Amino acid sequence: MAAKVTIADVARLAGVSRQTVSNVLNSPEVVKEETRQRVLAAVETLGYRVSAAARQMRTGRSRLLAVRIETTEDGMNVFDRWLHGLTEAAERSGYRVLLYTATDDENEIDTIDRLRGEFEPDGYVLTSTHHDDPRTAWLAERDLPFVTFGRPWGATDVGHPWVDVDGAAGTEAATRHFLATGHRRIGFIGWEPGSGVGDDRRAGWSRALSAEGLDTDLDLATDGTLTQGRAAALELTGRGATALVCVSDAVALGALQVTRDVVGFDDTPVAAAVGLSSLGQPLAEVAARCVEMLTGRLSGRPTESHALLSPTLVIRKDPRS
Amino acid sequence: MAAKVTIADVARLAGVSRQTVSNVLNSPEVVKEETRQRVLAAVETLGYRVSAAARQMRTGRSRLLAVRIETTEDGMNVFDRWLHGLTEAAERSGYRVLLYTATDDENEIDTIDRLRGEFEPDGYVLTSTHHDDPRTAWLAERDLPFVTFGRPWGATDVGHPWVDVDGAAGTEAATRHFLATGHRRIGFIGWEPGSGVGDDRRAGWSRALSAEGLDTDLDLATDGTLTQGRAAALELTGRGATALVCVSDAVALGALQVTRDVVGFDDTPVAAAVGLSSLGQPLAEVAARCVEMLTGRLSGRPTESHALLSPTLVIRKDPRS
DNA sequence: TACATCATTTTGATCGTTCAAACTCACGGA
DNA sequence: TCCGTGAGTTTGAACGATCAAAATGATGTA
Repeated sequence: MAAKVTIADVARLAGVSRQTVSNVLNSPEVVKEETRQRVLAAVETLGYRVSAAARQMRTGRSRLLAVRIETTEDGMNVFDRWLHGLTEAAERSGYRVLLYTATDDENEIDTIDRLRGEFEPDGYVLTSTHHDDPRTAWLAERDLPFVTFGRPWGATDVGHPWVDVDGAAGTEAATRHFLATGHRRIGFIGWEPGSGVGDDRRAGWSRALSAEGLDTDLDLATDGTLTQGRAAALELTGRGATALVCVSDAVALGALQVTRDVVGFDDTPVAAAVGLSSLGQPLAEVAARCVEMLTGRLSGRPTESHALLSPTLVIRKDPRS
Repeated sequence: MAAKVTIADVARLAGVSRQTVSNVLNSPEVVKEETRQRVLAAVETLGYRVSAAARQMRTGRSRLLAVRIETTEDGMNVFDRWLHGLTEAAERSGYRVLLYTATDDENEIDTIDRLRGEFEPDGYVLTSTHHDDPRTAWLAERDLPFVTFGRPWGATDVGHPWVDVDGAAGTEAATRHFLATGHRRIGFIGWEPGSGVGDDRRAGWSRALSAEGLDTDLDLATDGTLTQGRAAALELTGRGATALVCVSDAVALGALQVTRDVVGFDDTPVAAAVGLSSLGQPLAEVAARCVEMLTGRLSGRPTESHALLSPTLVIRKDPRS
């Protein structure tokens, strides 16, 4: 039923050669206007669509961007919203998103290597960059086009394009918000030192306090769970804290059981649901910039080397009041 | 650098013809064992990977499954976990997942039509089936292989394979749980009648009460928001309800502000975080069955026509106690 | 010895597109 | 008249794989 419509069918109907049809679609400027119209009409009539496989065979370009779909331990993350934005942005640029899974960095590299031979994605988008990330170096060595959501942490910068959200600016804004509303003893509930993201978020809180000449002693590290978040909040309030800035919504949720003056990070659905104030990441824009940088590089367009976007502080009131 | 390794390179190194290499990879049983070993060694040495585009050109099969990535209004859904499971299951069967976005049914049909001409996915996985769903009929008319996560609701059944979770069985189990712990006035907070999923979940609650000869008058419809969930809970408890079965975690979260004896649906991260009891869907298994049915049909293997899986009741205690 | 049989391997064609080069033809200048 | 120029179009080849059919060669049988 309905055999595949090829470029030859269009050419026949329009009374031109295959190449002219190809030109109408790829380099319209070299074709006479009248011919162009005739070909486009034929394309429309037959419902012709260029075969991605055949095009890829000839040009070597797949119009595919590969992205790893992350596993979410506690589900309180923002990956899905970002992925949706990425898919949309990719579509606007004529690309499609191809998913893959991986268990760790090495496994991801293996998968990318396999993907590279089979589907030949034009580009890769990595997420969750971290210290000593082996993936960026591997990709850079092979000259594979990629962009990361997450800046290069530590000494592993290979000069690749990246997009990230300014965590420090966010926690600094949150801390200033508390300062402005009269708080003086503001604590921070973070992760164990060593994670780029966590240290960055701590830095913003610390910076805001130091600027006011205040002490930064109300600082606790946790494993990121709600339970430890609550415990940390209990201890910090015990030590005099009246407000808490948190590294994530998960720990903030725990802290919320201790005091209302808490700000989380990521503005996850959980935060919205329970009325937790939080720092929201501009995920759609992050995704759009990722695609822009990647496709820009793919088409030889000059692009910025990176983008650092600001989170937005969302203040919520207790829904029970 | 590192020009593409083709089947011809492998053939040359192994001292055989292209076709023999192809046979080793696709029909190993026709090749002599000794030759097979030699070819496999050459494949290994050169790091050969079959080109998906070239294979597709010849065979017409892309090894791609297309899936729409949903937008999440309140973010309290399970799509991302299901998608991860789907990607994993697809990989195990030698398929990759290609994403696309759509704004509504018609737009999705357009996109599928475009995709069909360009990337020629071997199959489609639809989610969120509903009454008068135009998508299934459209796909069935064109004989495109697909499976849905969600049964055919209403009269639009075109006899396609589907996988779904037995919502009624879930709410029935939740209701029985409350009955077993002594409750007699158990309410239901649902959605407006008309949605297949919502009506199904209401039916399970109703069935459990009727089996005990109890009245099913404690039944309210909402728009699905936390706010209306809370309002409904207030009214139902006012009318004597001591326990509430809810159509979703979102409304359950609202109800939780009124009473502890609440069960939600979907077991979202929010539920886990706030200690809300809920009905969890076996998403990984749903995803695996979707892939199994679809790839089974694609390879001519006989497959079941559908699968109805049971949710699991997760009872949680108040984390604050 | 001649021939049919079978297992194994090879050859040639093909999928649909685009690249590179060649062709056509109207036009203008010498 | 002849030729160069350039806009517009066409032709042939190639991308890398697999299908279908043909070739090869060892084995058994009449």
